[in-house]
Amino acid sequence: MENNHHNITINDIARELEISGSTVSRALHDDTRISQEVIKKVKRAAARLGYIPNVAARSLRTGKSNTIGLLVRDINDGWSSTVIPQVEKNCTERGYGLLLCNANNDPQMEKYYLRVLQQRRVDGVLILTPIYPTADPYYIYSQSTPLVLVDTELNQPLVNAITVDHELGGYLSTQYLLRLGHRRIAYLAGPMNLSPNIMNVRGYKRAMMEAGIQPQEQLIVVTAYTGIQDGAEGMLDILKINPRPTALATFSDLVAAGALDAAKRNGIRIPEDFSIIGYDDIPMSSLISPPLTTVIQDKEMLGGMAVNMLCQVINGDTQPPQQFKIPPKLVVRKSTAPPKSENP
Amino acid sequence: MENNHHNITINDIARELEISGSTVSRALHDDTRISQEVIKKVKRAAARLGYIPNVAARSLRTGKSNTIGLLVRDINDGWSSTVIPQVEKNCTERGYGLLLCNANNDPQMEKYYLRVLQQRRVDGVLILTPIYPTADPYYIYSQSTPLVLVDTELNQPLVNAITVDHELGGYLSTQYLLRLGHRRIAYLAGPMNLSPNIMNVRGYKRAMMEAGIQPQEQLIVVTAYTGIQDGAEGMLDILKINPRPTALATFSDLVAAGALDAAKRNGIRIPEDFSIIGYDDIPMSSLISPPLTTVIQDKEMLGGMAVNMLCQVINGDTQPPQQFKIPPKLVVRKSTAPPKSENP
DNA sequence: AAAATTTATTAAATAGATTAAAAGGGAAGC
DNA sequence: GCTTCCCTTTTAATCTATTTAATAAATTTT
Repeated sequence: MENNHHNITINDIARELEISGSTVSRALHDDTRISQEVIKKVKRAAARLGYIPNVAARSLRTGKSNTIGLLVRDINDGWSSTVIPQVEKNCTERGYGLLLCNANNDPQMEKYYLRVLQQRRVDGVLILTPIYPTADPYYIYSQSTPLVLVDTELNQPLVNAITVDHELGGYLSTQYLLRLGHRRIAYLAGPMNLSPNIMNVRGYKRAMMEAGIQPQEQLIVVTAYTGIQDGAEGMLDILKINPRPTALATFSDLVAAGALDAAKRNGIRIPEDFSIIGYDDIPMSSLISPPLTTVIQDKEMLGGMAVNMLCQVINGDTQPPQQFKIPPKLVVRKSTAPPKSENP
Repeated sequence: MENNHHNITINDIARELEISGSTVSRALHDDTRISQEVIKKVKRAAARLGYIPNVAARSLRTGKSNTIGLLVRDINDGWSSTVIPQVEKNCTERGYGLLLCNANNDPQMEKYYLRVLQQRRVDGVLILTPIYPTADPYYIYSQSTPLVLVDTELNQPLVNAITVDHELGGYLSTQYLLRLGHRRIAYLAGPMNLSPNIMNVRGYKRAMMEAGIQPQEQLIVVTAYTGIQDGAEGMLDILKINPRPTALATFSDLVAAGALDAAKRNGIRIPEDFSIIGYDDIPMSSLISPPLTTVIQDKEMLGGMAVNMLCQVINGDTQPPQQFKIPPKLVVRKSTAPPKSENP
C-alpha cells in the first residue's frame, strides 16, 4: 500500500562517506570551500546511490520554487496554444518548471488559479490575456508575486506587460484593404472587455480616417466570443448591412475562418466577391480555402520576451513597470483582392 | 532588493490566538479532534491575516506534491494540444497542479524531463506518445513513480496505458473507402517507431484483406514526420505510383491537409478525382476545403480516463498494469466520394 | 615558537507544515 | 477522594536541504 521507497537523501550520502550532510550539500553545489577530492567523492557516491534532490525541501529552505505559473484565459482560443510552447521552452532553458492553468474563460477560475499559484509559491506568474477590466487586481498581485501580463494592455501601466501592438495590427489589415481599393470595409471585432480587441478597433478606425473615411459604427460587428461559430454568425450580420461592405477585417483567424465558411455557404466567392482578412496566423490559416491573408505576430519573440522580463522581475530588478510592444506584420495570401468594379 | 514579505505562517496564527501550531494545522483541516469553536476562530484569523499555506513545507512533510507531470512528445503535432486541455481540467478538478513538459521530439529531452519530474517528486506522470521503442525504461520508471502512458501501446503490457484503438481507426477509414467502391487505396503512414502508426497500418491491412485485397507494400508510404509538409511530400510520392490509387487514408489530419493541398496544386479534384481521409479530427479539419472526412477520438474521455487511472495508481491501487482502449469513430465530410468509373 | 590567518569541515539552526505521543482538564464512576 | 475515561490541546519529532556559526586543522606571519 504505502510507497515505501526510502528515497536517498543527502544524509544517506553523508553517512555512507562518514562526512556531514552540509559538506555533501556544498559538494554537490561545487562550493569553493570544499576540496576537489571530497567533491569528487561525493558526486560519485550520489550517482552510485541514485540520489535525487528533493525540491520541496530545497524550496522550503531557499524560498524559491523554480516554478513559473502560466495562467491562460482560454487555452482553446487558437492563439494561446501557439504561445504556450514558446513559453515552455524558455522556462525550461532557464531551469524553471511550468505550471499550466487554464481559466477556461471563467473569471472565478482565474481568481482561483491565482490563489493556487500563490500557495505554491511560484517564483513568477505569466498571464495570457486576462479578463479583469482594470489594472488594480493585477497590480495588487504583482506586489507579492512577480508578474508579467502577456498580450494585455492595462488602462494604467502599473504592471509589466509584453503585448503585440494590436493597434498597429488592426491598422495594417485595414490599410491593406484600403490599398486594394476597398472603401466599405467592415470590422469583425472581439469582445470589448479584452484589450487586444479594443486596440484592434482603434487601429481600424485610424486607418479609415487616414484614408479620409469616417468610420461607421454600424460596420463594426462585435462577436460574442472567439470561436469559429462566432465568426460565421458575425458574417451573417455583416451581409445584412446595407449597402453591403466589400471587405472584412477581423480580430482572429479562427473567426475569419468561420466568416469565410459562412460566406461560401451563402454563395459568395472569396476573394472575387468579397475580401476577408484574418488575424494571428494560426496553423490552419494557410490551409483553408482560400488561404487567409492575415496578420502575423512573432510568437517566439513574444514567449521569449515574456519569460525574459519575468526573470528580470524575479531577480529583483525593481524598475518601474515596463510595457513592450511587438509589431505584427501583414501576410498576404489569397482571401483578399480588389473590389469588383463599382459600376459594372 | 530582497523580497521582505514575511509570509504569514501557521505559527503566526498560533501566536496571535495563543494556541499551538498543531492546533491551527488541524483546525484548518477540520480535524474532528478540534472543537468547532476553535476551528471557527482559527479560520477567521487565517483569513484576516491573509494566511497562504506553504505547499513546499507541506510537500516535504507529507511526501506528496499534489502535482502531476505531463510529458508531451511534441506539443506542436496538432493532436497533443487538443488533449492537454482535457488533462489540465481533470487534474485541477482533483486538486492537482499540472507541470507541462514538451520533449520537442527529442529523446534526450524526454529523459531529461523524466529526471526533472522525479526531482520534483510529482505524484504521477502522464506521457503522451513517447519515443522509446520498448517498454523497459517506462517500466523501470513506473516502479518509483506512478505512470500512465497515453496513446502508446507497448510491446509488453508492463505499464498502465490509455490508448485510442488505432488498429480500429485504420480499419474504419480504410473500410469506408472500400465501401465507397475504392480498390486501389494508398495509406500514408507515420514514422514506424510510434505505436499508433504501427496499429493504424495494421488496421488498414486487415480491412483490405477482409475485402479480399492483398495489401501491397508499395501503397503504404511512410512520412518522415507529422507535419503538413510531410503530407504534401507523401502525396507526391503516392501520385507517382503506377497504376495510380484512387483514394488515400492517412494517420493524421495535419498530414491529410498537406496531402490535400498538394493534390489540389497538381490539379487533382478532391473528392471527384481522388478521395482523402484524415485522422484525429483536429479543429481545422472541418474548415479546409473540402472539409476532411476523418476519424474522431473522444479526447475528453481520453484525458479523463488517463487522469483517473493515474489517480488510482497514486492512491496505491496496485493491480497489475491495465491497458484501456477507446474506440474511435468515423466522421464523414466532403473529401471522400466513390471512385470515378473505371471504364469511362 | 607563539600568534594570526586561512582552509576544510561539522554541528546546529532553520524553513513551515504535519503527526505521533503526551498531557491537561473535566465528568463520571466506584 | 481517587481513579478512569474521554475530549481537546500541546509538545516534540519529523520531513530534507541549506546556511550560519563554530571548530579543528593547516598554513603563514611575527
